[in-house]
Amino acid sequence: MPELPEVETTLRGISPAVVGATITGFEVRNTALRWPVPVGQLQKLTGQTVSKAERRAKYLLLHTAAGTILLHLGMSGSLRILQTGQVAGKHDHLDIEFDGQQLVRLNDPRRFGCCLLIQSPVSEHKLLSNLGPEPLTEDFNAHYLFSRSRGRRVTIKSLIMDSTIVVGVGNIYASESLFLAGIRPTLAAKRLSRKRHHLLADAIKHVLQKAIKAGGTSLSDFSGTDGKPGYFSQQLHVYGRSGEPCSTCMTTIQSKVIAQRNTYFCPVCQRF
DNA sequence: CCCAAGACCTGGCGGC
DNA sequence: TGCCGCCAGGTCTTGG
Repeated sequence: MPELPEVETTLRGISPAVVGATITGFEVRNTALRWPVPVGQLQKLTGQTVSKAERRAKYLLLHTAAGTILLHLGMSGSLRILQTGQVAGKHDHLDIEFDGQQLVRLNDPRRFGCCLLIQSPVSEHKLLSNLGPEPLTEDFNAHYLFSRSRGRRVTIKSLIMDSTIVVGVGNIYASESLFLAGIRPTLAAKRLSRKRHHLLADAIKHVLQKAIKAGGTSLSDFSGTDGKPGYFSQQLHVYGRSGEPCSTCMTTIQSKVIAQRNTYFCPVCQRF
């Protein structure tokens, strides 16, 4: 579920409920997420008010004067806003209660997500300190991408999925961006021309922006169904479409495993 | 430093 | 139906 657009949508969904609200408790039913949930540390935030909620890469950050809660949704996580007293279901691992009346509930079947507390400067935290720029900012552009691909033998697909290069490009949007830019995913990063870096940087921005709009629409009520990608799949050109005709040239879409992840492309539209 | 592969975990699906 | 193997939107960690 959580590609960058859904994390962004999640942020927008929880912000009205949590920013300015006071934490009145935590209920942790399962501490065994990707890293152990530090229950004792979190409890000390009780009584603190959330001053700001933001997204960095696919991390959600809830700031208080006494520390910052860092959440990640992994492959299968989601957050919901509920009234207190709602019975927890399977994989509802933890709640953060606000003002004694609402809670943010984390559900994550695969438990690749996490909930940690940061008390040092946030940008210096190990999980955040080596992250590349946000794709939708001006810091991420053709010139930057070109400079970071010099000497790199990895495929261009692996490069754009490397969070130290640029954050937020997951497996779906890597394939989609490369299709839009007309670039073969298997091409060595160092062999990409300047012109194609330009096309690629623009494609990444375009695809993510469009997806955020789609995600925002589909999840606007927020407690809605646990989202399968129904609303995305209409807009996907190549991802998950091997064997189907390319929407541009009707050639059969192919798939290939790159760095252990399935990758989709049109062999005609993406010649290089 | 760079790169590839392994690890974590559950659920849904197709095939027999 | 039931069981089995395979696959899945992430990313940190390890080993060469």
